[in-house]
Amino acid sequence: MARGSTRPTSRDVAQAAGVSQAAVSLVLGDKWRGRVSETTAQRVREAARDLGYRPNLAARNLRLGRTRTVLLVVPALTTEFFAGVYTGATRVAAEHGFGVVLYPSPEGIGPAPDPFASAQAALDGVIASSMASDAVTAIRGEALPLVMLDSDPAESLGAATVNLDIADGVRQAAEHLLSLGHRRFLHLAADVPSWTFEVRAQELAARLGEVPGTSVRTARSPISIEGAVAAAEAALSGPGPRPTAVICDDDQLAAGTYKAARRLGLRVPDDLSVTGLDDLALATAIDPELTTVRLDAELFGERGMRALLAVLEGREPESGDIPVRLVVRGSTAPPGLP
Amino acid sequence: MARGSTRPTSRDVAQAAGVSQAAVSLVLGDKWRGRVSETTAQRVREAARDLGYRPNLAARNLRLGRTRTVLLVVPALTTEFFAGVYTGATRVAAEHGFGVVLYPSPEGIGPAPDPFASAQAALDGVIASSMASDAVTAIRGEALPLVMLDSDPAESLGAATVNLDIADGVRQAAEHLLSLGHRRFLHLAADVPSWTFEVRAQELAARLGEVPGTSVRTARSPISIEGAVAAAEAALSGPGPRPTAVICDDDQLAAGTYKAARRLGLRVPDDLSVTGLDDLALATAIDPELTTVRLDAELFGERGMRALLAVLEGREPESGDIPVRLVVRGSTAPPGLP
DNA sequence: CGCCCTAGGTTTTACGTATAACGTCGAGTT
DNA sequence: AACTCGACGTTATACGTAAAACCTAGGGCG
Repeated sequence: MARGSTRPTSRDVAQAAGVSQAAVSLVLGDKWRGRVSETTAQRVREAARDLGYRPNLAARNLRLGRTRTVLLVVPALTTEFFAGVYTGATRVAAEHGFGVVLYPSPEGIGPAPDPFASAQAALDGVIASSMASDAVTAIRGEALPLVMLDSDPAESLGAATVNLDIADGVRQAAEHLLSLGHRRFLHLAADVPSWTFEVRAQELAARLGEVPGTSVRTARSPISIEGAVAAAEAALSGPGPRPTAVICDDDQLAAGTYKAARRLGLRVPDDLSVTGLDDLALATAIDPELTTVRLDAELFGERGMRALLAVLEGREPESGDIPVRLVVRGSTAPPGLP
Repeated sequence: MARGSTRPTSRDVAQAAGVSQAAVSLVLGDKWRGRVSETTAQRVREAARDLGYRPNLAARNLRLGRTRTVLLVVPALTTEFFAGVYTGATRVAAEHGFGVVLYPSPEGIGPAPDPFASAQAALDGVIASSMASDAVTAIRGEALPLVMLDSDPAESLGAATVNLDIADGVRQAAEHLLSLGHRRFLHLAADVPSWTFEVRAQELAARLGEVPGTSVRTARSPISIEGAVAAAEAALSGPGPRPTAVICDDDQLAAGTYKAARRLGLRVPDDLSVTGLDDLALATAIDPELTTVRLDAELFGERGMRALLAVLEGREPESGDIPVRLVVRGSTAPPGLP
């Protein structure tokens, strides 16, 4: 209270408690067993509370040479999925005294501003989605501990990876549609260069290639409902026999497919089966409810954070992909007669 | 490169360029006009680039006593709305060399962990949504510059406020439905104690109270599609004449109302008109497309950040609510015959 | 010629914390 | 009685940066 309204420092606390600044640091840092008497420790804690003392993070970070802060790089935050990843990562981080700073890679074209400059924080490590490719290359330069999300394990040299078992999800969706009797497919693919989407296409080609008599058409769309409407409408009204089932790279594309079908006078699922991937809130809001592959975004974020903590502590990160599960709802049914 | 892999400091740059550490600081801080020769400055910049020098943020923050980092407190990040607010705030922040750290107030019950401890960052200021009420009270204790989003101007003592003109939005929705001929309303309200929702109820009561022959029933629901289905179904199948129009506190509640209507065999908009509020991607994904009040989340975030910057610089924040606009789509129509 | 001014730097200091290194004093040991 | 040793602290230092205060040499000027 003496001069101005500047925040109290550990020295102020020391003076109030009648001890040295070092003693305050020891007590508040919980390193005083056998170094400070219980009564003195008590006095220090009271003084700290009375003054409303909070340690200066900048000073602590400087002293310790670490910040307990990590950067989470995501492609954009406009959808629940990465919001969930952030939530999961933050939860685990908080349990270990870490904070998470977000860097949403700007969606538009144009060079991304420096992720580190704009994060405006000193960092101990980075978790990055492979979808934010431009930011990731910038990150590689800095020799920071790095965990990649949904990235090709073969290409993530040095960095640890945490992946959802997307391939299995796609396999489940394909299996489900095949068993219903579908043979003519449309793959509505996301128009984004990322391993997580390449895997979908590969797996689909692999599984359907094994079944004689199947055909698969591919269309590309930006990841948005509006974009998907146009792409799906074009693909479904193209020449040749119409596909009876559409496998979408994510739920937003599936929602767009619903609208395209409505415009073309097709009913879901009677005339057209549709599957999605993500299981956003959207999936149960639309009619009929969407058959989709459920991804546990929060678990994804948790595992990402755990992996980074392991790297920071020199341990080996937990390995193994995160399982996913097809949730069958009303958007899939046996095909009508050709 | 000398010892270990520790990051180069300004002193390393100084040595490489053959100058003092102070000169490096002056050059890189762009404060050297008339203090250092152009040729020397050039040498310093080259050395910094060659070594891959990045200033230590912790040290800078300690020295300057500020961090150019602000905290954004939101109720949760699961929906696009606050993702948009974050995006807008971040954009403006980046233009001014600021970073934004997010604190998503835990949704569940239970006391929120200390927002400041878990943010793990030294802060210059805070922007907080009034919906994260528990976190906000914690923040009030710290004498940090504060901007409140969608908060009662009468009660935000000291803090600057930035509000959407929600009252006007509700008025537009009511006006639209009245002009279509509706007289029996259901207000599906969010079960969250926040000024932004109180305002909706007040405005609705005020406007409909002026029109003789109108009636309005109120139901409360948690903010989620699933929760809204139950609340809307109960309210719509209650005793007395059925409302012909439902005004929902947000788009998710509207989506739930669609599902409730389907279960009750009611068609939207023929048997039931529905309006939302937010204009999420969801609004155009459902069938029929939702008539809703469009809120510009990114602009909201931008204005919030601008207000905080004004406070930090001792200026007066821009005043005036952010206008909103009713977007009429397919979910509203004249009521059928009683 | 003596003086000041300016360009072009350098030396020094402070920010607040954590911790290593260093007392000091009384009780117990030999 | 000299010595050790543990309990209870204190003093001193470093982290990397920004910037105030200081230095020095040469040129212009009265």
